[in-house]
Amino acid sequence: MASPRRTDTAARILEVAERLVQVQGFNAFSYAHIAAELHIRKASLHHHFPTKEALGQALITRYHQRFVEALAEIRRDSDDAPARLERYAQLYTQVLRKQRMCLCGVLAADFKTLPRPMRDRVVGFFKANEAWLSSVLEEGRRARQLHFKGPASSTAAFLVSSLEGAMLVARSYGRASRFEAVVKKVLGDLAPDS
Amino acid sequence: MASPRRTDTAARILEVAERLVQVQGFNAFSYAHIAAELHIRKASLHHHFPTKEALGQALITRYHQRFVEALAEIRRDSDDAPARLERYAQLYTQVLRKQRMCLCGVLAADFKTLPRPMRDRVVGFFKANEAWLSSVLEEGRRARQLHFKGPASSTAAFLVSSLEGAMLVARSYGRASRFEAVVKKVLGDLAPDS
DNA sequence: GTCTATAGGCAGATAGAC
DNA sequence: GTCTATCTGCCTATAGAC
Repeated sequence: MASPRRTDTAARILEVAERLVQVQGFNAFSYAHIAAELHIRKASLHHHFPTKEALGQALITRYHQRFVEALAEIRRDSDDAPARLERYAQLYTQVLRKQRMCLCGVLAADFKTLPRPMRDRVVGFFKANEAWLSSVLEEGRRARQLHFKGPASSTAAFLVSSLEGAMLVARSYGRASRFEAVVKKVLGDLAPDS
Repeated sequence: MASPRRTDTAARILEVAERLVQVQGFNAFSYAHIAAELHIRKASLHHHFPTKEALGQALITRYHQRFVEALAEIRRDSDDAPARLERYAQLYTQVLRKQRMCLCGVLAADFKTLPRPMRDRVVGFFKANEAWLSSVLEEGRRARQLHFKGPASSTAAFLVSSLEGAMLVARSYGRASRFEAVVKKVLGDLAPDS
């Protein structure tokens, strides 16, 4: 390892900041909170991310990339559509279990207070999710594993909406089982037999 | 009118504050914003609502009451279940058309930063919605106008989740039609014939 | 019930030493 | 790359005059 942990600090900042945003929202967390957790000064944070907006953009980009990788992995590992949807929902469940919201779901609530570049990235995340879901849904329908009417994109939009909303409400109730019940119903309606 | 507008200022404060929270979230709006819009000083606001927390509680209570009244009106005016659900969804649509989120939906995103009394009221709002929906769903099923499996409360929880999520995402897209498409799908699945 | 004035704290951000 | 020190501005909230 020639240059070992050059970006190590930046990575740790993103890790902590991501959690803080997911739990508290973009406007409720601060550089001071991150600094306290990492035992460094606020000024040091600005060396890695000059503005809060820049940090916000980096957070979404990273979150998006990780999600895309997870979706690709699901495509590789699972070969039937119902299983793929099941694992897709599990990505959300894992987040909720940590008492967090989807990063972009929580940013959607803060949407009107976000600078344009962050807004565009939030919408980009949703679009990527819907594009992936659309192709999975279409394939599943062709294989007669999934049943739904109309364009796959409509059902994909419905799925993203419902899962984001179910997360939001379930976290307020403090019951992850609420989320899982919604998942069971939604996926059950798509694949009545599985 | 003997004592004409004694609570007039308080009402106007609530009106402005409600919109600000719905658009920006609880942590992004401030007494200064309200004061500027109403052309009074920040200090005057504290006479009506001593703390931001007190204002927050009043906002949810008022929102909840108005919603309950609207639900009672729907029950009176519509006599079949599909029509009632249709009008229920329209309550959300009216909010979204103003580029706002459901007050309690947006507070659910801020949930972990809210004081206990506000949290309880947010959950109380969701519970009231689900209770009303449960009875409408159950009646509709008995009358063979609606079709769904399992307890009505599960479908009610699903409906609240999906509508809240659809609002959240649709507002980010800036397309209210996205919300309406989800409503059409969800209600269509419940009442295939209507 | 509204005002002026102000307190005390935290926000995001910068300059410059080391 | 991290630090100390500091700036400016906004936040919620209070005291007390009118």
